[in-house]
Amino acid sequence: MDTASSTVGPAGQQDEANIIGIPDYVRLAWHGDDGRRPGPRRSLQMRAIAAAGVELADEGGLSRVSMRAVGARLGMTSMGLYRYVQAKDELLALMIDEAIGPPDFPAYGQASWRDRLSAWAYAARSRLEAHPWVLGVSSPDPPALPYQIQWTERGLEALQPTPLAETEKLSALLLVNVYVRGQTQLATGLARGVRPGDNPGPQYARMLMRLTDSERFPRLTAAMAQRAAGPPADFADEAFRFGLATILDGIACQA
Amino acid sequence: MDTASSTVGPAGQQDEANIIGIPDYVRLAWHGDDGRRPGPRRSLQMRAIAAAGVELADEGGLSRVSMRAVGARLGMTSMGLYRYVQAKDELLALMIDEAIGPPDFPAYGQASWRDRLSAWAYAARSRLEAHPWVLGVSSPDPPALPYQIQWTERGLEALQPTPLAETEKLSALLLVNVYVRGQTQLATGLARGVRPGDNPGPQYARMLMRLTDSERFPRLTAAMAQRAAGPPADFADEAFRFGLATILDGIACQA
DNA sequence: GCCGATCTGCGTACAGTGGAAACTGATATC
DNA sequence: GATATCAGTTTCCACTGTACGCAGATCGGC
Repeated sequence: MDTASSTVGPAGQQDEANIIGIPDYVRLAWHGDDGRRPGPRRSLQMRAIAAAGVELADEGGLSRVSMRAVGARLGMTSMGLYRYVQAKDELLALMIDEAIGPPDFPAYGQASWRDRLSAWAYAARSRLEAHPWVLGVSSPDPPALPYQIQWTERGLEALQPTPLAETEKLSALLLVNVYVRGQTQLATGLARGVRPGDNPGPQYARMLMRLTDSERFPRLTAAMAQRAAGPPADFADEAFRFGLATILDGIACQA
Repeated sequence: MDTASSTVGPAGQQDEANIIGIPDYVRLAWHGDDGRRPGPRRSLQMRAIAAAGVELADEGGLSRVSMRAVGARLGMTSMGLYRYVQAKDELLALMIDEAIGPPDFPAYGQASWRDRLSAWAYAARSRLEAHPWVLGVSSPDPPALPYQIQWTERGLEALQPTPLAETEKLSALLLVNVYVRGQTQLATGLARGVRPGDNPGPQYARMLMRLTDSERFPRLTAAMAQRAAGPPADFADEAFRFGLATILDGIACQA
């Protein structure tokens, strides 16, 4: 499996870019088809493909996203899509980017880097909650699509007042990012199979207490007992705040 | 889709446990089949099923894991597995638990909670690196299988010297856990398509610099420039250490 | 204004998938 | 021993991702 181009996209126009290994679908997503070349024009934009997939996933979950279904939404057969994308993985990557969308939360203004990064994290979480299936896709490549990069830029901007080195800012941002993803995934996982509005935390805790034995798992049972007691407010939100505060404090220590 | 039992497992022996919503495959994984009831005995242990799947995934990736293939390894047809598992998702969950395995790194002794948690994180990372496909699976349920619970217990044990509340210890551990997963996923993603032993960081950085324009993405280009300069040592390891230190410092602040 | 190269999207085809339904035979309780 | 119950098989189906070849559109060069 070579990540370099094979059949997709204008193969020879910018040889150098391709040698380095920019996948074709990534270049198409960024620059579109700047095609001065023989053959018919492309009839679709990458965004439209991604949007069609996102619609399907939003309606009926990831399992409804098939090449045929996406193609049909765009007036195409499944095989037509393979002129834009080398495999379904790449379609899913495009869908992730489209679902995340641009980072259009308010500008930071004069806020501290803590408040900035906090705003970034909450905005990211709300995007993930709006499209939970995103958490079930594992991208074939490291993030390189336009919106993802815009989010990264926005996150680095939040860390600007910080004396961290640039690579450290990246690491810190990655940390916030994976935390948001992980916490959201756990929260949505817990919430499945529970009456909406009901608190899933204690239920999960009770289940674990029934499975485990308090001699082999003393600390876990202690933790679960405390949690099964049932916090009054929304536990997920509180846990999210705690973890985020922890990360921010940690970043403050590095500065 | 009800998470409660339907056709799998001994339906009526412990009604109460089932009502709460312990999935059958989870109960089977913990307690095995304590079945005094009519009908033939089960011929397989959950561990054996999971191990067969793990072998397949280790050999040829997740795509080689099909119900038929796993069944064949066990001398069964695909449908036989459905007596143990309600859907392929559950098989994958079992495989994750089996791949992670028990937390068999050395006991903590008198180490500080920082060193303990650090050991926990590195051990977890090495497990994920040994079975990278685990990162491509999203579990259908929150973690509830034996090894995962053992890891959780071990992590809570690491945080014992800490004055955190029990739920806070859980949150802190979740934080470390999602970080390890996220960082490892990024590292293995970066390493794909690169000569083994080669440093993938600068390559990725160069690709992003070619895609982005330094006016729209000033901080990103700054970060990438610094990163493309090419750190001497293994960048992934250094980034892992930095992020982990950040988390630990943050936890220290909560205490 | 034409030619030949080159590309797009379509139709067809295929091996393989997860899973439903009905079945056979073994096994426990009564 | 009778009988209800369960394990695993067989058969089947709708559907998946995608390889291959084709018809027609569209360009640079003459």
